[in-house]
Amino acid sequence: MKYLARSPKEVGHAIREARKARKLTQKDLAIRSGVWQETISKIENGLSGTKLETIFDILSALELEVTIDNRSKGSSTSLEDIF
Amino acid sequence: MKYLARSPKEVGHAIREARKARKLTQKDLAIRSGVWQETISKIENGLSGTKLETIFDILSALELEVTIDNRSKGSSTSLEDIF
DNA sequence: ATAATTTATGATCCCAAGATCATATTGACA
DNA sequence: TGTCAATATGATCTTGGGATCATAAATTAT
Repeated sequence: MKYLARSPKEVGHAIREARKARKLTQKDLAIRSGVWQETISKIENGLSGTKLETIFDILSALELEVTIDNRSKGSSTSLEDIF
Repeated sequence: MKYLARSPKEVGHAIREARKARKLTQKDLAIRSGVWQETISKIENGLSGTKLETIFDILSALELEVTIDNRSKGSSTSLEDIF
């Protein structure tokens, strides 16, 4: 599955989905990522802003990668239109 | 352009590239994103871990989006092989 | 329903991120 | 080369993230 994340909260959601898809408990993920289970819980529920570093630790443990790309075209005015 | 980011440092790099591609100064980006120029400088140079929130503020100002996906196949052992 | 596992919460401590201001360094360019 | 814009660095202060431990609540299994 592929997740488009527009906010830290959505990143947390993606993490939860991916973790479940891999049938890992928060504890399992905690061990594999070096991030505490309590912290993972908070991140998955969007209860904490998070450090990027921590997110990468988790994503890496889930074998997920991050792609940064231009916002999918369509709708609204782009920077090019403005400048 | 599309950036694969494996670490906070690479995110910073992607941000710098995208900012330049849009011909914006750090100051411009600071104004548009609400993040301080000094902070942007540090992030672009990987001199600071960063909060996810801040990253999204910046990416959003650059009209970039984040996709989280399974690590591109190939090489190494996957979780499925292990469990 | 009860026991066991998983997830959520709550508190404390430490440390680092970011705001903010000042200034140094670098880069463009007339 | 001297000036102006852009970027980097450095210090202080505040706030919040995450480690850590304890435990509550919810979920799953028996």
